[in-house]
Amino acid sequence: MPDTASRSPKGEQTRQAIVAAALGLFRAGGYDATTMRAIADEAGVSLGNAYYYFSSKEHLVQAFYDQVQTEHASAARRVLATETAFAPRLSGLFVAWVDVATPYHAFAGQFFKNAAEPTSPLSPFSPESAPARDASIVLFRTVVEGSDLKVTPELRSELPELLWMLHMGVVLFWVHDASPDQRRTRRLVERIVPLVDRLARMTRLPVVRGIVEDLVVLLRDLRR
Amino acid sequence: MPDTASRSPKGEQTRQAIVAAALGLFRAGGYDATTMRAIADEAGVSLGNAYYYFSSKEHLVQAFYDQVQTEHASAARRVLATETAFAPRLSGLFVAWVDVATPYHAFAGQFFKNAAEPTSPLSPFSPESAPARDASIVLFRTVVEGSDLKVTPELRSELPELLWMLHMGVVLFWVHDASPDQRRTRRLVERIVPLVDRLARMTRLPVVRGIVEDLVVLLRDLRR
DNA sequence: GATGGGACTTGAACACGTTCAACTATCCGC
DNA sequence: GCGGATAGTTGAACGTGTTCAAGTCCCATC
Repeated sequence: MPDTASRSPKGEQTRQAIVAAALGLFRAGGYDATTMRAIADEAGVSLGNAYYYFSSKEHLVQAFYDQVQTEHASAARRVLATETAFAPRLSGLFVAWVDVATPYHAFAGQFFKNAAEPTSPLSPFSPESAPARDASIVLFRTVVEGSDLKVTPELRSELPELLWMLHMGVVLFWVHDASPDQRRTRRLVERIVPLVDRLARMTRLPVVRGIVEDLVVLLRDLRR
Repeated sequence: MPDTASRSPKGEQTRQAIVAAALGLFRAGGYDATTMRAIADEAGVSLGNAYYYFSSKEHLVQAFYDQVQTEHASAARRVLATETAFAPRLSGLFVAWVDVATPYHAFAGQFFKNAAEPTSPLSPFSPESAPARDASIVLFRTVVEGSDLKVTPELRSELPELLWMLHMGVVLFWVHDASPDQRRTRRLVERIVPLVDRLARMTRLPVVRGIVEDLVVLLRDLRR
């Protein structure tokens, strides 16, 4: 079952037809209302054949994930190439994600529950999501390392993952955000970034530094 | 269809039999593996009858919610009656929740997705959950107000909701925690509470105070 | 004690995601 | 070109959550 590997020419063609059919139907009618039979029909393959390429309906959503991640990465590169200060770099990353994801907001809410299940491959914490997760964390590492931000070395190494967690929080907020064009999410981003910026710069102050060190130790301890 | 209302004697008896059967089977075999047919059999009613009382399998989960919340509230009252310092009060609340929820960990993750869906009434952010949410926030308010903690007035009024959000974070961690007896969650709690304690007391320092005020303003702005 | 209506109960039927044994196409070594 | 393995393909069948038309029971009203 070649789920993400083994790209022989013939199969790849069918695979992409299924992905195209699925994304089209998802976007048109939502996740739940789109049946695997409809996807197979639309792609011109049999039901069983769709399962040969994607071992579940959820696995089809991984294609959507990859697409958003890829688009975000390229949009992020444009921002990171021009900005040098920490705050605009971070803000740029957040805003770029919202821009990329906005067209899918309605559809995202419907299958978000599947991503929230700990055992689901769609969970951002799952092993299957590790590549996308790591790629995302790399973006935040670039935000930190390419900027003028001065923090302690220990925090500097943990900051990318912390920022990714904040990003997950923004995503959670976005999914629940029913305001037009997700304006509340945009407002959250534009106002939380300066806070993070100030907070990060504050971590070198003697009074704050101790607590940050403890936090870093806790993070490292929980990770193993 | 008397889902949560209309408690005439006859129906209530059947209703409780179904809840008891469901919780027992959920706990024994997990959420997904427990079929509605098995629940109906165990309760001694027909399949259709189970649906007369609970319009979906998800709605049966509300019974679990109510039970955990009730148990947590009473366990919390015991802790809050004996402790006066902020840190042990907060820690007590967190630990009490983990204690209450631990027996259900295996299958809690399986239906956690229901709570994560933005449109679901089971979401902790939904209007339907407002009573349970408010009841929980009240517990955290009691933690703050019954303690020796000194913070600025603005933060003091927002702190209960902030602590509730932290609690949601702990719950999220717990759901994803596969370690035996959820030891990692317990370690997280026991080590993050002192950090929160120090952080809260630090908010009166001039350098930190400004950022806290901005955070409070942001919270209030996003809420409306 | 009939009767009407609401509360309650039933199991067959439906649509869905998923599985699987069987089948066909393709390609590689000889 | 032959044989066999690997890749690709099929649709019927299964178990599930859910719906529904058709009942049965209860009891207030007359």
